[in-house]
Amino acid sequence: MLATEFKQAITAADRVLVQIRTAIVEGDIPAGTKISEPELARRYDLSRAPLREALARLERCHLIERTPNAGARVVKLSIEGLRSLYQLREELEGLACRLAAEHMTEQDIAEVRALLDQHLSTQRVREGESYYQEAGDVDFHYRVILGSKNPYLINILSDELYFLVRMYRVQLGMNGPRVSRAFDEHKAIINAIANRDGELADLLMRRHIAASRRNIEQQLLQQGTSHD
Amino acid sequence: MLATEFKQAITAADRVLVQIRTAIVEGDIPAGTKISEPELARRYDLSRAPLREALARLERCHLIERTPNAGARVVKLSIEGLRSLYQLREELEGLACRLAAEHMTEQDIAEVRALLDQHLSTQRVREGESYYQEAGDVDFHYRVILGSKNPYLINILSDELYFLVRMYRVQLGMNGPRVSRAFDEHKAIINAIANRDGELADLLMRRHIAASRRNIEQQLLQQGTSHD
DNA sequence: TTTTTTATAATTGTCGACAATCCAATGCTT
DNA sequence: AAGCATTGGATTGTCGACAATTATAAAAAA
Repeated sequence: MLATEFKQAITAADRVLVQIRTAIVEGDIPAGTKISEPELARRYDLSRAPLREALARLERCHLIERTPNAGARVVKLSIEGLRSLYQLREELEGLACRLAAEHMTEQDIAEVRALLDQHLSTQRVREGESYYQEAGDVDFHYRVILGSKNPYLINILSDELYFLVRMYRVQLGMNGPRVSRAFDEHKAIINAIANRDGELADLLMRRHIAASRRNIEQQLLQQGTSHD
Repeated sequence: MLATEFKQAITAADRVLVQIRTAIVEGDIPAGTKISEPELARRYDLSRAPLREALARLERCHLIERTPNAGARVVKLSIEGLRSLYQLREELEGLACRLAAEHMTEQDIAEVRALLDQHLSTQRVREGESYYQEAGDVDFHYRVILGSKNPYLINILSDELYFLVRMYRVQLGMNGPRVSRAFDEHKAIINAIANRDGELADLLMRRHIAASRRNIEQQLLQQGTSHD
């Protein structure tokens, strides 16, 4: 066996977790839907045991809300929820930036820069397709988070909060000039990290996230007032 | 039915979760122990289904570490772990203080002050018994965290990080003059919150937590060098 | 008509058994 | 004797069925 391939057994619970998770994030299972264990078990063709394991993890990342003996519902997107979530995100990713400026190696930084260049080229090709921007943005933030080298911080941000963040972004979308500006902001952040200026990276990251929040907030307000 | 009593069915998984969790935090199940599902099922006299649910939640609050198809182990306490954990705690509870200064009602604040007075009297009676100090401290921090009124922040701190924090504190203990100083620091923090001075409350809380960390660090170092 | 009660149905929580996977010890080959 | 394949034991993952609880809706009483 090669040294590169870790033998982590992919279990049925893992598979169905990924399936349901993306279904919720992408909106295939609409927000607010009641979750029925027997129905999902039939739909994904497995027993309830691994399904419940998957549901437990979905609850962990705030994509569903469970009440004992009463079932689970897909979380609803709201302005208050968005603000609470992004309040935390600003703080945590700001911290991640300060730590990344301290702990990232030169090679780590070089890799992120290569990543950004790659994003730029693919974005020029696929102009306007927001999905690639979405994936690229997540990827950039993920790298910085890993760069903090704090396992608890990494766990909270990438395993718990980020799927909900993606849900807001996918369902309410990035639009307008933000898509193109994000690249420059990413560049500025990695530059600050490369200069080992944690405070600046922190500040830039907070502004970056705050701008993103305002963008989604507007979408939420427009959507809320238009057809209701 | 009265309006005060929420009908949340206590399930078997909840019970065994509390039992095992306290057993780990108090050290009855030593750090680093291999977890055997059949053994624990016999010991707590229930099936493996609710036990696995409990283990999943224990993993969530970082008290055990699982690898698929290979079982789970109780987490080991280490200096690096402590630093990573408290780094996050400083940041998050600092944020909690800023938000609490903004969102706590006058009544909330009055209740916390009553709590502190109560702690002071019980501490005078039970001088030296660190357990009460431990419980009182947790209680104080818990109140401030709730005062932030940010559900995600509350969840992360009180449901995920705090049991591990307690494990460090219970197993490595509070000692010396810190026990008595903590009261004054708590007082200062709630005063700052009452004055709606979030920045000061933030600063004081960070110092408070940093002091606690240094205290536990020393215990860890002494223990590590003495009998090894 | 409104409220309370009751019974039915569906859902969740739990159980014991089976299947798949991994760890350790043993025996075989070089 | 050292390294590697193999087998045995134990553990985890999964399944289908049962028990307990809750929500729904119909029926009875105010």
